[in-house]
Amino acid sequence: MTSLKDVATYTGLSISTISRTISGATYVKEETRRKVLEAVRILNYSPNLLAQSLKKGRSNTIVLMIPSIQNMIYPDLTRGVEDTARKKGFTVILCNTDESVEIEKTYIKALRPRFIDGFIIASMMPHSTHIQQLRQEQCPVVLALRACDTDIDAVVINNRKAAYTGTKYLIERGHRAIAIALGNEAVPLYAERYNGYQQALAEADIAVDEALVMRERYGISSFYSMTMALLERDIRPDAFFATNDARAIVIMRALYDAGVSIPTDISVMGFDNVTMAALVEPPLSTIAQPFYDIGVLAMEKLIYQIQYKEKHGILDEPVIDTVDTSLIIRKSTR
Amino acid sequence: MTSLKDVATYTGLSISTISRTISGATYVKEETRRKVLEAVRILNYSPNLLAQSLKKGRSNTIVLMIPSIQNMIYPDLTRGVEDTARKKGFTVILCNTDESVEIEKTYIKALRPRFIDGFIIASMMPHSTHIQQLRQEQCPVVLALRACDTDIDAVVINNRKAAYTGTKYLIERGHRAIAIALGNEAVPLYAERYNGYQQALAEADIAVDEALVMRERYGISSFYSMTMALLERDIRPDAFFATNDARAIVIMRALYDAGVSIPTDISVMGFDNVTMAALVEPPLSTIAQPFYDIGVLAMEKLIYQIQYKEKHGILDEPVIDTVDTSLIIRKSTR
DNA sequence: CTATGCAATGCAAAGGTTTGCAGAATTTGC
DNA sequence: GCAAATTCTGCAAACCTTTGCATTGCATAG
Repeated sequence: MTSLKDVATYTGLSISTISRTISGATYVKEETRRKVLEAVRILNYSPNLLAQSLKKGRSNTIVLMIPSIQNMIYPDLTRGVEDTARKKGFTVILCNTDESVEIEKTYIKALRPRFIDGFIIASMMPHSTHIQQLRQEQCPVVLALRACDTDIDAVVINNRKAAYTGTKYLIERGHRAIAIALGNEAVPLYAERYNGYQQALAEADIAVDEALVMRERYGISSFYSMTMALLERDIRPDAFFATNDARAIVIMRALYDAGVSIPTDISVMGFDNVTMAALVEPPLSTIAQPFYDIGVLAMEKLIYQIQYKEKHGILDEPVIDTVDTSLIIRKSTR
Repeated sequence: MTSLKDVATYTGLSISTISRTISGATYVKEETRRKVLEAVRILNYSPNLLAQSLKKGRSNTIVLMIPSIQNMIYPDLTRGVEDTARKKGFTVILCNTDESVEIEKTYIKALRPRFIDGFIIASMMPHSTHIQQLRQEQCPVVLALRACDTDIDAVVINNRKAAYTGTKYLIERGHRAIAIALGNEAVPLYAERYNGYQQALAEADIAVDEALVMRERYGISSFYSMTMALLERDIRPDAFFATNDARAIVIMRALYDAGVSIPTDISVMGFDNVTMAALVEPPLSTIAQPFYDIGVLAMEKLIYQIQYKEKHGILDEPVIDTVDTSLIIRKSTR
């Protein structure tokens, strides 16, 4: 690895002149500039980013924290973040928290001393004081998808409204006994989706039947047995509203195995619109979230805060952006 | 951010003593040690990893390069790499190359000056001289899944053999007109799988029918129309062997839409065994690759080389490891 | 009581960069 | 032709560590 010093020796100039020529921030004689650039090319010099970061106090590196890379929604989000980051000269470190607040804390502790410029956190759980603290210490943070706090920048969707729209659609199509497949209710977005579901039922004067509320226990496959159990009842549900596509697909699997025809006998609606939703049989009706765009927006907001802080020493007021979802009707609903 | 200097001032000791106490590499009076540790706790000191890396010439950071985070096989590989890395105190930077050699080069160029300790590359294309060069410059590199070079450490499967086994199974079950869905043939692993397919046919005295060879053009959805086209022919294929599960699922989608029953009319076999394979209807027979384990092994090999290089100054001889695949029969094959 | 050895600590250089200050060289204004 | 302004370049400190070498203090041995 050649250093500034090597270029200085080679050209007979001083280290400072080389540095300044490269950064281009100040006066340099045209002849000198040419000589330096030529030497840089010949010696194949590139600045040591570690030393640069150390000196400047920033690293042009940000961290994206997601709960699970296996969940098919995060790849799209990641791409949005990454593409935007690359365009602006930032490097992204991706961290999987595995839904564990502990791992999240560990990562943050391990990464802070590297002069990380900011965090995009898509894994936030409620009462995460370590994240609020991060922000209070004036570290740029943007939440994505999950926002449990109004004091932090965020990019989210209106989960209540989206679930309300989906449930309402099912009701309009004549369904009355609509089962709902919930995720971990400690994650507020599932509570909100449940809320929207309840609101739609209430408006149609349908009482919420607790028996139709499926709660995830030991992982996603638990919905298989819960679906089977519901089919055993005297009065079967006539529709399933799943709070994500993966759950919808497991439910469809169970319905298939039970010999139920979709959507003739029972309708199924998902949430997220992952790629696979269009490919399963029958293609899944669902609620689309613009994950890629959410990633782009989150990264742009983060860069804004990083630059704002650089200029003013403190972060700007947080803004929470809500992006639109859309109902996509395919063939799993009648 | 508190630094060693702050701790030194606070305790009245010198910077060196603090550093040594923390690293624990040398004699320190018990009383001093207690005082230092106490101060570290109070001031909430943690070492600046940037400065540490700069000094030591290594960063405990490695790069994992994958062609597409949207391809469902990489999340598992990533988890394997990450889990192992975290255990050993390494940080992973994940890079998407989008199948573009140019992006790959850009990333490598941008990351080298950060004292990256090594690379795991799952995105290698043939004739990638920049990767060979990386290795020649004594930078630890491990290839995963795709190895186009015997001079570099790698973790791979025997693609020819796996495809041979899968095709042979289809033949044994009475299929004769077996279509194959190939990926980009510039990627050697697809050529190898094609090879295995041909070998199995040859052994059964079945001539390869060029019309049954489907080649990906403008993306995975091209298999939809190709499947439809094959069904129009006088003699329909009686089985489809897809070189990955995603392609198999698209083919199943097309067969469904054409009213073909799987596996009664036509069998479908995939490759990879992604999570979704068990969930589609009918559950997909496929060839399983142990992605997680491949990730673990790749990371372990990389760490070995990093440590070997630290000790001996150069890399150890490359070793190519081949891990086993297994044929998983579900319900998409009769 | 001095010589020897070792435990404990500090000094200062090094790693590669950026940047304030100051000096040198050049140009401009009168 | 001289002062002043402007352009150009270098020195050295700073960012935070680690570490070889030097120094101190103390105990043990002779």
